[in-house]
This record gives sequence, structure tokens and C-alpha cells, in this order.
Amino acid sequence: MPQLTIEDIARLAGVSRSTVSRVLNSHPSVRPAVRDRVQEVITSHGYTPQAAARQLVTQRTRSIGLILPDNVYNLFGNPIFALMSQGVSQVCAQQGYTSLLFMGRQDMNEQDMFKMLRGREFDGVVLISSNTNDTCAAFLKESGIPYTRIGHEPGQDDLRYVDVDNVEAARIGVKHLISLGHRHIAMLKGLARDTCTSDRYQGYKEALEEAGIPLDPELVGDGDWSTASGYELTKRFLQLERPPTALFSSNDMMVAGVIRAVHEQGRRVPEDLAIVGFDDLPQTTMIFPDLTTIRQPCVELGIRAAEMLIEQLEHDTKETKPMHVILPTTLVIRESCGFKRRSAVS
Amino acid sequence: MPQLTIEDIARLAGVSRSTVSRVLNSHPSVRPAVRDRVQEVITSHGYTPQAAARQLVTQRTRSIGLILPDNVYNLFGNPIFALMSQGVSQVCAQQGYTSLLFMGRQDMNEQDMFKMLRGREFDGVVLISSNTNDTCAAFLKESGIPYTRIGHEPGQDDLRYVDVDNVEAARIGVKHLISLGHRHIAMLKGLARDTCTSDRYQGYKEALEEAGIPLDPELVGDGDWSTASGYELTKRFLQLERPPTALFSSNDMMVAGVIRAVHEQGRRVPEDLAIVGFDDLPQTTMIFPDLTTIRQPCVELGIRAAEMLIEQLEHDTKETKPMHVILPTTLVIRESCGFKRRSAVS
DNA sequence: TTGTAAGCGTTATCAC
DNA sequence: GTGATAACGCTTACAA
Repeated sequence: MPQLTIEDIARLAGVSRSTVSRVLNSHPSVRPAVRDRVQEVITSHGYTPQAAARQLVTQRTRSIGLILPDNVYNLFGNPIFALMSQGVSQVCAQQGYTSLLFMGRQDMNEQDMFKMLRGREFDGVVLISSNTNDTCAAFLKESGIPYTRIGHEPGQDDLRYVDVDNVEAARIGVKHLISLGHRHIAMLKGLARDTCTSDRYQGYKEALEEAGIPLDPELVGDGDWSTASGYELTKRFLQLERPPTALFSSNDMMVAGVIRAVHEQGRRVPEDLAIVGFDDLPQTTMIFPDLTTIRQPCVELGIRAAEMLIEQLEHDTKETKPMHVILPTTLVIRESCGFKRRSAVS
Repeated sequence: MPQLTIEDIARLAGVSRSTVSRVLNSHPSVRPAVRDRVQEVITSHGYTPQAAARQLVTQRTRSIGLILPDNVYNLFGNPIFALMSQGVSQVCAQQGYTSLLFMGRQDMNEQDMFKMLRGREFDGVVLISSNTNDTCAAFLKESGIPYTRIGHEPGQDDLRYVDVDNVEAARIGVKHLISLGHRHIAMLKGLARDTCTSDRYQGYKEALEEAGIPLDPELVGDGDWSTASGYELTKRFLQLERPPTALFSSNDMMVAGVIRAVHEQGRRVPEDLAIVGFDDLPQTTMIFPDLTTIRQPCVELGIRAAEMLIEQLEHDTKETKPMHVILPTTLVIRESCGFKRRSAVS
């Protein structure tokens, strides 16, 4: 088809293009009869205004970019991003925005992404990243493009972010293990670059300290959020002369690896190793046994982030006031920790 | 910042905006000295041309839309989509295109997505869908927007698609099980609406028939690709008075559920149940035991799809010639099938 | 309520 | 090799 323009529609409906434009934008001052006639022509010809032309004059796209962490593993491998994205897209859809996910943050020279951003292809951005030196976060901040972050960096606070209290959440998880009589508790850390990694580790240390349990460096493993790293580190833990009786994992993905390692050694969960995870992925109910874990409100993190961003876009007052939203976590007790140990071996 | 335009750059560099435009588009006929001077101004001011203005005149966006299946579970839950998307984005990046994933195919009224597409926000689309009555596929076909599909519908062939031979692939998987002495082989199907579901089932039937094994309807389970459905159906299989000794699953995700069900019954893989999966997800190496499965070249499916699409976009001859590319699969033999059974119980 | 006309920031077609 | 100038398809004062 030859692709009609607003001009064509105007002619076909016997009005000027301003009127068509008014109909398109549901401007109040159009006579109902005229409106209907124009609308009829529009729909019968399947006309849709060209986004570029509209954007050029309004300087808005009504679409927001979604940027995920940069390593392949994370991109789709971890369902928490799916959940967060879902929250974002849900709010966007409601508010008449479109959300588009940048693919290939790793393939593409990041510069290309920046070029798109500077080219104003998005009104704003939701950045999901806890990475303490995310080049993209730096770019966004410097370029002045409106954005909200899920996750944050400690020092140079982003203008607007949504997060959970990772220190507190982890502390509660580890305290749960301690309350069950465990004193030899391993910890699986995430990628060192992520803020939440150090925060969750901090929570672990605080819980131990409160209980008067000395920190044993041998029981702390540097993971990378992946199932594979959970597997490898647990294998190491189990070979220790005095293996841990419990384990706190910084995310649920790693737990899948932990379980495999435990089973391979012919041991059992929770009898030989009690486990507390982090995230509460819906899928983990499929991995035996049901996991006790810290629930993060992933979808809501996405929702709040999108709301904050859109609020900023609508009110476009130049100076954005900072906003930091911290959402609550919950300890979800299931089966992977068993019951209180009879004899708490020192 | 006030956001500079091409006009500003021209003035600052002491040239006309045509010259700046030429530099921007690396047009050959610009004196090197001039080019450098202009480039210098551009970079020092961090100028990037506005996409909308450029798109309006060129009628091209140099970005392609990526559309995934419509249910939440699939969106990120199944890593094969991550792999395919990776292939797509990789090619796009190389060829100077940006690939953007539509979020919220389910939240958003699908009409909104169509509006974007008709609004020419993308030069073309890669649709990942095997759904036999995907409304989006129908829309794309009818609207004349260039697109390539990963997966296809049997009757109304899409113009351009990439796929694997699902019938043959499944047949080989089931034959493997038969060759090991199994005759009581269960099958886990995917969602009924997907072409590959019926194709893989067809392969299963053919393999049985070739071996003279009658089809037992009790051994065929209607799954939905999810781990949960694999779990439920396997529980049912194991309660049969004569449970299967082997199982062919239409994807690897469901196998995770199968494994849990088997373990819950105190049985083992492969001794009590031999398993062949489909996809060969990288992650499954983390689920005990290592899975024998049919490998689908996911990344390459994405690559080929993107290449076909871009080829079409560059050559924009109005009539696109149909192209159907079928990529090979491989049976990857690992540990989940064990060895040949001594006594093949009829 | 409706139409006229002036842009929005680029690229492209001409001349020079 | 470079610079005017006319589009591109829409929105939006301003007039009528």
C-alpha cells in the first residue's frame, strides 16, 4: 500500500489536516459529526500517524527504554529480571507508554546504545543494575536523560532509585539459620561489583557477630550469581574437614547448583545442609526441596521504578528531585532448613 | 543542556548544515580538513543527530523489533529465547542496526504494539513464535511490514522463516531410546497451539511405528513447556500400573520437573527412567544428571533470521521472495539414558 | 469549531 | 567540494 498521510485522510474526509490531527489526539473541540466522519476514514483506511513526524514536533516518543545488566548470563538467565521487567511494562502500558528492552548490551558497542539514547529515541530509561561502576549509569547521569534505577550505587547516589534493604534482608536470613541452632554457616556471595553483594555479605557478618559467632573466611564463597558457581563453591565447602551445616546463598539461582553438589556427595537437604536463599523465584518450587528464602518484591520494584520515571516525565520540571524508595523483603520459611537442631555443635 | 541541532554545529564549525550532514553520514566528498574540523566540533559538544528528524526524511529507523511468544512464562523463563535473541542482536549490531525487544506483549493491548509497528518505529521485525494462530503473525503478514519468523505455521506459510525439522529431530531422539531397548516410552508434549508441538509428537509416533511399538495414549502427556507441567505429568506417569521406562520431553525445561517427580518417588534417572530432552540448554548441565537431549542451534536460528531480515531491508525491492531455512539438530548423548537394557520388557 | 501557516531537525537535490 | 533550498509528516499557535 502507498501509506497514507494525514493530508490524504484530510482530503478523504473533506476537512483540513488540523482537524484530523485533533481527532487523532482526541482534542475536545471537534464537532461530534466531524469527529465521527474523520474517525471512520481513519479506521477504514487503517491509517496510523508516523511516529517520527509526530516525535519531531512534540519532542516526545512516549516510549521508555529498559536496560538490563550486561552479562549474558543475567540477560534472561535469571527470572528476577523477567519479573522486574514485567512490573515496568505493566505500568507503562497503563500509562500509554511503550517499553522496549535494549538487546545486546554486550554485543553492541555500548556507544551505539548511548547514541540512541542521545538521539532521543526514548523519553526515559529504567536501568536495572546494582553494578557499582556501570558505565551506562554513568552515562545516563551525565547526559541528563531522565532515568530511574532498580538497584543503586552507594557513593554517588542516583537521583532516583528503587531497591530493597539488602543488609537487613540478609541479616534476617542468617539469623533464621542461627535460631535453628546452626553456628557453622557458609555464605555464597554474588558478583563483587554489585552493591547488593557487599550489602548481603554485610548482613551475614552482622548476624554472626550478634550471635557471637566468629567469621570463618573458609566458609565464604565468591560466586557470580550463576547456578554453576553455586555448584563449584558448594563442592569446595563439602570437602572441608569441618563442612558447614547451613548455607546462605545470595540468590536462588546459585541454590540449584548447591543442591546438585549436595546430592552428588550423597548428602541431603536439609538434614546435612540447611539452606536459605534470596529472591524467591517462582520456579524454585520445582527444585526439590521447597526453598526457604528471602523474598524480594521483584514485580513491585519494576512497578515503582516505572511510576517514578513516568511521574518525572509528565511533570517535566527541569530539576528532578531525588527519590529513593526502599521496599520490604520477607523471609519465606519452607522446607530447606528443617527444624531446630538438637545438639548445636559449637 | 540546550541540545544543539545540526544548525548550531554548522555555525560553530563555520560551514553549512549540508556539510555537517555529510560528515555525519560519512559522505566521501568533504575535504579532509573540513571533515576534521566539523568532527571536532561534533565530538567536543557531544552532539548526536535527533533520530526522529532523520527518520522522517529517510523513512528508515535502522532498528528492528523483536517479538517473543506471548505468555509470561516464556518471556524470559525459557533460555532458548535468550539464545535466539542473542543471535539476532549480534547480527544487528554488526550491521549497524539496533534490536529492541517489545515488552509486555501480554500486559499491553496488542493493538498498541500494532500501532507502533504501523507508525514505522521499526524497519522490520523478527518474530519468535511457533504459535499456529499468532495474531501478531497475522498482523505482520497483512500489514506488509518486513519480518522474518523463527518458527512457522504449517498451512499459511510465512514469507520468510527459519526453523528446525522438528519431526525428524524428535524421531531421532525417540529412536535413540528404542535402540537402548526401551519399548514403554512416555512423551511430554508442549503447548498444543505450537507447530513444533505437533511436529515433535509426529516424530515420536513415527519412531514408535517404525519399531512396531503400538502407541499408548496413556503415555502421552499434554504439557505447556513449563517445569511445573513436566512435574505433574510425570507424577501421573509414575502412578500408572505399568510406568514408562523412558521418557521423551519436548523441551528441557519440563525435564527439570520430571527429575523432581522421579526423585520424589525414590526412583532414579536413568535406572528407573531414561530421559531424552529437547533444546540442549546450557543451564541443564547443572541439573543432575547430565541430560541427553536434542540440540537446537538457537543462537544460529537468531543469526539467520536477522540476516534474512536485514537482507530484505537493504534490498528493498517491494516483492520479497519467500525463503525458508531449515537448520540441523543434533542428538547429544550424555548420561540421562544410561546403557542398553539387558532385558527389554515387551 | 475549523482552517492557514509556521515550524520541528534532518537529508537530498540542485546549483555553483 | 560546498551551500542554498525544498521536502519529510506531523502539531500547534493564530486567525477566521
